[in-house]
Amino acid sequence: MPFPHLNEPAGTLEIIKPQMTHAATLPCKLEVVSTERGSPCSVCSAPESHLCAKVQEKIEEVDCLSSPAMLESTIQTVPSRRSIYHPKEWSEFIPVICQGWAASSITLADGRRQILSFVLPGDMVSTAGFLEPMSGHTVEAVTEVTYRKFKRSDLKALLFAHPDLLETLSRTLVEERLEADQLALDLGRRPANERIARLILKLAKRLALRGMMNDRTMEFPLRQRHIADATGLTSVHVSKMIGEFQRAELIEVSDRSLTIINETELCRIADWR
Amino acid sequence: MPFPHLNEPAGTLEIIKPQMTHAATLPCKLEVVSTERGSPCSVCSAPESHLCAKVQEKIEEVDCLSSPAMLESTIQTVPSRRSIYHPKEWSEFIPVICQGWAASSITLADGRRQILSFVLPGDMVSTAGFLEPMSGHTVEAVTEVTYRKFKRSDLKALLFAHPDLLETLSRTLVEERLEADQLALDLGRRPANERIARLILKLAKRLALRGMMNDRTMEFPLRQRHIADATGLTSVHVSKMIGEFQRAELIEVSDRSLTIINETELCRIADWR
DNA sequence: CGGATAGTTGAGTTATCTCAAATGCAGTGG
DNA sequence: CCACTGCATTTGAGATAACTCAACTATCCG
Repeated sequence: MPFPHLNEPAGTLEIIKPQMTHAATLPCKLEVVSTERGSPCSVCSAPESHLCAKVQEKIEEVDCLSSPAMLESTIQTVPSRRSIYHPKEWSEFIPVICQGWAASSITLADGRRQILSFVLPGDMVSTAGFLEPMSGHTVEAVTEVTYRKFKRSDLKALLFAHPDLLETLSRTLVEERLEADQLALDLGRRPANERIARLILKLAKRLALRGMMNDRTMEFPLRQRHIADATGLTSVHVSKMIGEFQRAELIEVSDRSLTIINETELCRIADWR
Repeated sequence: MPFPHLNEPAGTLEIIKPQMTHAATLPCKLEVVSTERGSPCSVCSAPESHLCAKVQEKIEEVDCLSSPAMLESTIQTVPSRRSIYHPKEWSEFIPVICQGWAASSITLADGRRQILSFVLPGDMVSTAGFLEPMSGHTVEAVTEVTYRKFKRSDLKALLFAHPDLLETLSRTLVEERLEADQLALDLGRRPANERIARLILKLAKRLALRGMMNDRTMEFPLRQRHIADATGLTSVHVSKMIGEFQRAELIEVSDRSLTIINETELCRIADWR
């Protein structure tokens, strides 16, 4: 039992039921991290092309027009290592990450675990779980995570009422599918150093999109076991590889942040593009 | 250049432009393999829940009503090892497999290759390629393959005109996404024998759905290099594993067909369910 | 302070790979 | 019909990437 306090009763969590009004007044009880990209949710810094943003737009639109109570949402904050979306749990909610990092994974009975993707601010937790709850997948907070829960039934209603949203959903699904295919390629056909280098570069790229890169430096809250579970390796081996990368002055890791020092060489190792 | 005659001019291929009328008279110039499941395409034996079947229904419906020339399709047959859907090719067509097996894969510049899925009769070649052509993926015939090409633009029009189809597409995408996730788990976290056993069981299950299992026996056209590329192993190692499976009397392979002898044990090895 | 969680490092093991050789089969061209 | 070439499969020997185990240290948290 590695995590004895999973799924603690909601009583210990901070819950708000925002009354839907307008972007500027969205009741996020949190500091604004970044609004520069014009993202409709004042909390998160997702690119506006995201499904998240589109849904948000639509919510506002619908809200302004007619059905003010249509989409309730709840904001929660959970500490790191807590599960957000648990397998057995029959979940009627769809979480969207506002702040922090999470990891979506499958765990087998014997403890083997594969992280399928990291979920960053603005990402919907498992687009694939939109229509039906996804059994077998777990989403776990890597850092402290603030997220927003929408009722699945509400979202579905919204979705089917607006075919263009359904199209956006399809596009997102396709995108994620292509990502999943790349992951399979990485796991099936690439050696350890390549996998790790690619993971780092992919994260850097995604963070850059969100304005979360500081030149070559990013917040890097992943533990080595996260990297291991994402790359299909053991954490011991990850440690050795990261050590090598640092000794070769490709990257520098310290104090939960990672700097890419020699991008060219890192890309070469990663067989990037 | 392993396949010097890829993308042969269409002149050498058998092309039909069926005038859309009714299921019974669908102009498939091919023997009927199986119609018992009521599948609308008289050629293939896909379960009727498939997107393929739904689209087909809709085509007929639409056709009966108004726009007879709306969806043209072309039937082609290619020999084994020929590519159906080539990466660089700007493909405006969506193929649907009528007969035979194909493999959808990604190939890297240095020749490493990962097969993402096998495409069986009734499967649309890459649902994910519905909206936009998928660059980077190749679909290659394993056996001789007969397929039907729809114009992407036509299909898209049909899709957006019928939101229920869009929903079916979404569901198919989700399903395939879950498959892709399982593949990542297999490749990242399971040993060779487990991967191979799972591949065999998965294929058996899919074939059974199509009525293509003969008790415990199935046609098995895969070469060991297909299995290797699908499981992230080398064909040498696959050979050894399959050899072990046979010596342990779990399966029997001969003459392009495979029989599951000890299903219980095979499931145990595969960590099935 | 004690107890969990992380990270590092070394030694030895093993699953899988690479290379190579031998065989069989299918297709091709002469 | 036969030689020939290319592909698939099997098998063995040896190499190696990644794993397991274990010990040690550092860090964080109550």
